[in-house]
Amino acid sequence: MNNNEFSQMVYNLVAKIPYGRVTTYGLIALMLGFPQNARQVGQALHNAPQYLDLPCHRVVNHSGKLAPFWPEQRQLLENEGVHFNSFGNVDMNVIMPWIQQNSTQ
DNA sequence: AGGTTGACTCACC
DNA sequence: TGGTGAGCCAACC
Repeated sequence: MNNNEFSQMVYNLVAKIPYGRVTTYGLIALMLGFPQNARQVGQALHNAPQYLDLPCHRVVNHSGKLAPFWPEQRQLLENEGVHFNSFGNVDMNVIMPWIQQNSTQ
């Protein structure tokens, strides 16, 4: 288990986020079995190569705040029908583990 | 080796 | 709701 594999797992999981659904770094880390590595999830996404076409705009922090340095992220999510509250954060009701309903595959 | 930083999270207040 | 401090772990001087 090296760091490259961890990133690989992150990419694999992020790629499965359904349209219009949002999750958090900590949740991803949790599903991967590394609840302490939420920050590494962020780093992995930060370093994610663009050719992977990851929907990393669907990943926010636990308070629903979007990634810094990336103003367009909000617009991308709104295009998918993700509801934002008056604080400019993602509504918490779309932040949840979606792995269950995906498990048929 | 030691200090700082960060696309994080939680407990407290 | 929001600020702060403390854990946390990997990356970068």
